[in-house]
Amino acid sequence: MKRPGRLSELEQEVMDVVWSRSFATAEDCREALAARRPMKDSTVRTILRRLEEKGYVSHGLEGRTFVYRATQPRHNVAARAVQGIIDRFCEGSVEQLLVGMVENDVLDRRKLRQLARKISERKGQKP
Amino acid sequence: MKRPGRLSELEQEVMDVVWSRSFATAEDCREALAARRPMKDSTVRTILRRLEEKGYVSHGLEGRTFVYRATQPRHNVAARAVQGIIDRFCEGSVEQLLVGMVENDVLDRRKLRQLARKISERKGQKP
DNA sequence: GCCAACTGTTACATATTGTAACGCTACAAA
DNA sequence: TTTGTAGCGTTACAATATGTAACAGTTGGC
Repeated sequence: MKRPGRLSELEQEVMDVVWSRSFATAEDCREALAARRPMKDSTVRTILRRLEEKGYVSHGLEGRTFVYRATQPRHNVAARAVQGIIDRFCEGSVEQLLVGMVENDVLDRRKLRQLARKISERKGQKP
Repeated sequence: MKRPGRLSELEQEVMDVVWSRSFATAEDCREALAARRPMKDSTVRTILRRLEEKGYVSHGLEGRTFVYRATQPRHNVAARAVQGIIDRFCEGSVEQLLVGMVENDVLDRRKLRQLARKISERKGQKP
């Protein structure tokens, strides 16, 4: 992983394909996006290569074909992105972020409590 | 606001100055960042102009001098950024995000419950 | 009238992103 | 074994975005 950089619009779309099926070839991605966004296969392969440089995917061989897999599940990436936001905008305070989310109707108080209960009850995944 | 685009590293730093003091001139920003990051005043003004194009600040006149103010408090920007993450990475589900945050130690279960209680009790700001 | 302080305009080097062509290699069909 | 072709490696290039700034124009104050 050279640069942990952000995902561009297009990179995001390709990642979505990879995530949505746990593994994918360049051709899989091309086909999946073909309707909304037609691309040559070399284009897709370039994107995948860049995603690999950024550490979002890695590849293995299936015969002679590159098979890409996400190195991190979506949620981890999301969580780290949020961590970045917390650091940059909220002086490192999760509380400030949650308050902001409530104030901006990203999340309402009731829902927040519900989820908090639900999540804290369903504990024990991590030994 | 032409492009709602993301903030670059430098733009972020300038925004931090504006946010930290509720209003600021180009010279204020230059001085505030001078130690870590020396810039010519025209550079800072360019950044501020771009921030205005992106809708993060607006300016008024104080005599002949531009005075910039953030159009949105930090928390709103943070909240909207998180909303973007939820849309892009979590299929629109806040729950998925929170779960991811817990699993990635961005937030622990106990803390989540505490904050949920705290925030939901302190209700009523919004009439 | 002239200076200092500001703004407006324009420029340009880098970096990132979007898009792709071309060439090479190895398996597969004929 | 020749050759088509699927699939990779390499390289290129235009469009944006970002970082950095010079220079010209305007005006309030001395």
